[in-house]
Amino acid sequence: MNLKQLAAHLNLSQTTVSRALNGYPEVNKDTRTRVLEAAQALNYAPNARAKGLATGRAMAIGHVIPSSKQHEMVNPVFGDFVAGASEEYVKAGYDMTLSLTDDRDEEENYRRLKAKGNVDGLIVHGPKMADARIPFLIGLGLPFVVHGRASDLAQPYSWVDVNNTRAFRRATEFLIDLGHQRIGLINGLEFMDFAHRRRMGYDAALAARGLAPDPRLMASDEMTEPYGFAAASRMLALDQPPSAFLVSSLISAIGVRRAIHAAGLEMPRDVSVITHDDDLSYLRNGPDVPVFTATRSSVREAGRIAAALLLRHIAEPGRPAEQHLLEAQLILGASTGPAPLSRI
Amino acid sequence: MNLKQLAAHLNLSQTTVSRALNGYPEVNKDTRTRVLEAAQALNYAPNARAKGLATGRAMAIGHVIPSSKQHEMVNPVFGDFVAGASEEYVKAGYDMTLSLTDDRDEEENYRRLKAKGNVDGLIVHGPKMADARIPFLIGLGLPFVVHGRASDLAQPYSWVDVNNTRAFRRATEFLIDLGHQRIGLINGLEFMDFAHRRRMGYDAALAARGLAPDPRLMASDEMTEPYGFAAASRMLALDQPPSAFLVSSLISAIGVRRAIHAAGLEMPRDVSVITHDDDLSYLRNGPDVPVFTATRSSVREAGRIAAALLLRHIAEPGRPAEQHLLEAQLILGASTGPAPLSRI
DNA sequence: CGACATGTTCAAAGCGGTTTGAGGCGATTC
DNA sequence: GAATCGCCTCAAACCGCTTTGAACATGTCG
Repeated sequence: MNLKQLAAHLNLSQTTVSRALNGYPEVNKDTRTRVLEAAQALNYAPNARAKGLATGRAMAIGHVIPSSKQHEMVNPVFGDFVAGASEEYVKAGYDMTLSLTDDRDEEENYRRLKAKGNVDGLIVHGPKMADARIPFLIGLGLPFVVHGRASDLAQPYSWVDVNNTRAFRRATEFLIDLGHQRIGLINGLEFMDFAHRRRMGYDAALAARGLAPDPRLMASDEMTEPYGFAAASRMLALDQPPSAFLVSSLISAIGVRRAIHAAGLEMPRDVSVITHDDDLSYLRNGPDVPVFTATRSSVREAGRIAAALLLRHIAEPGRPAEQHLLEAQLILGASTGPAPLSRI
Repeated sequence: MNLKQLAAHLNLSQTTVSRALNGYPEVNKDTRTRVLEAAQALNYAPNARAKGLATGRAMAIGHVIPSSKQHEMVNPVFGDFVAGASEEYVKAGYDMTLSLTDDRDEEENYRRLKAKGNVDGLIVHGPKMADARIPFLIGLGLPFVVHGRASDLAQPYSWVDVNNTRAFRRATEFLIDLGHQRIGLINGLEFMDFAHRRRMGYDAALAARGLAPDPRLMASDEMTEPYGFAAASRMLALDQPPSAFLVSSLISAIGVRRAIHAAGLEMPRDVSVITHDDDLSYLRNGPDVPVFTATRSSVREAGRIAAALLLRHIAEPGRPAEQHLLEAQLILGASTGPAPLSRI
């Protein structure tokens, strides 16, 4: 069923039917209802390609997810972010397209996305500290919003990010307040911007309290469970082991907990743990009392905000770039306590 | 840059340029290279909407993810599945579009997807035991492949699934062989087809070995960590607690492990655990020796297979429905051991 | 009663590609 | 030298929609 057939069926011109369906004023009220009913009954829906071609708008947003061959991990955060964004897209009648790109030919990829014309805007995931994609995209002229941000970039661009520095600074200070002096940092890959910022927060807190940073208490890698286990095990085996851990992901924190148990220790009696918690739907940090004390920020909410921001930019092309900084909550769970005297 | 401009730039007709780009034989070799080079240099890419309109093919596959408001969980398996599927799409030049649908107006949704014409085929996720979507989609005439399957459906349709029944039957038998008599099943929602089948496997193994099923040793819910913890804690508090658990997801298994520790027990000394393991990139079950003994089947691989199957069906419309049953491997990890005499 | 709004409908021209059927051109054949 | 044959290239139609500019009733006013 296409417009032509629908029009013929109604003994109307395509013009009139199109106008009736799209809410233009110059259509008789009765005609409009007649058209709408027929469209419903014959379940007609305009062909998106034809509509896009005619209007010049794709009514679709692209999500670009980096997934290199080396560490071909799909960010576990991704599902929830997309779910949040999708809520906004559905409201606005937009579709969502996904492209996983190898970071080798990424520029080429963006250029194609634009040339092919099947998206009106992009959400960029997983920004690195100095991310060449961003200046490139600014030059490309396709509206985009970054989930996260890149450091040291002169030009303004739109992003939605968590205040990672502050979150980790607060968490570190909280541990210091509890009497912990040796605090292990089990971070993500530090060329990723979020991990870099968390590291800065951790460093700043130590410095502010006059504690010397110890490289042996810092790890950085892809945030898996085995990584959390391995890094924490290594640190716990040191001469002066940490009495607390600050972890960048709930999944790694689970590995840290495993390491603590494997070392014959108890959490939080012997070792405290604070983790970042993206509030993922399938990885709830305890239903009522959180298992882990955590810096929490909903990634689903971030998805909603980023999508709304992008849609606004598409609707008002002149609009200047906008930033949205979310503050993580420091929520108290069952994984932190005073530093044990024996281990200070 | 569009075809017209490119053709003008080259002093050729649109036809010739189009043919040159699409590899038709009736183009002079020199002309073709000239065209290809110019396209590259001016980075021309055909507009996907126009191309789609002209050819009648969208060159895109839709993934439909159910996400009801009640249990608005995004399946954690999703990211990896999509990554696998994407590998195939990229090879074949297809795009991927995502739609999260509330299961209320799902049929309406599929109908629109077809009418709008922006996908050539669908991947259906998360089938329930009796899933009305499948007969509906067969009627709709849009090629589709189900990730998983639905029970009790007369008509043939294409699916890719793990042999859940056999996997859980084998796992249960393995536990029985180790001397376990009381085995707790911590399953997903049993109206989901995969969970139903796992339950059948568990039941069959008990029956075959003459063990009476005990409803108190069976739980079924959304597979989160806290659920694993709560269900296992409850079972461990019984008069006759289980000496082993069979768990439907690695995430829930982590909760089960926590419950075991919280009860002052050791895994596997006091309690054994086998879990299903989707081999997710961010949730590796140990780097070398697996932490958990598991029924393992790569969901990323399933994504690849499902995508390839769907593309084949699109390429050859007459092709009969095809099924692909993956066998899960039973991999031995550090979470299983003989049943302790004290607890039999 | 003609002029003029007003409200409603229409035919036709794009949007950017693909594809059909026809035409131009140099080489080969009679 | 004319006819024929390939090989390339072209103009034009078409895909399904939006949108412009014009046409057509109908009613209103001077």
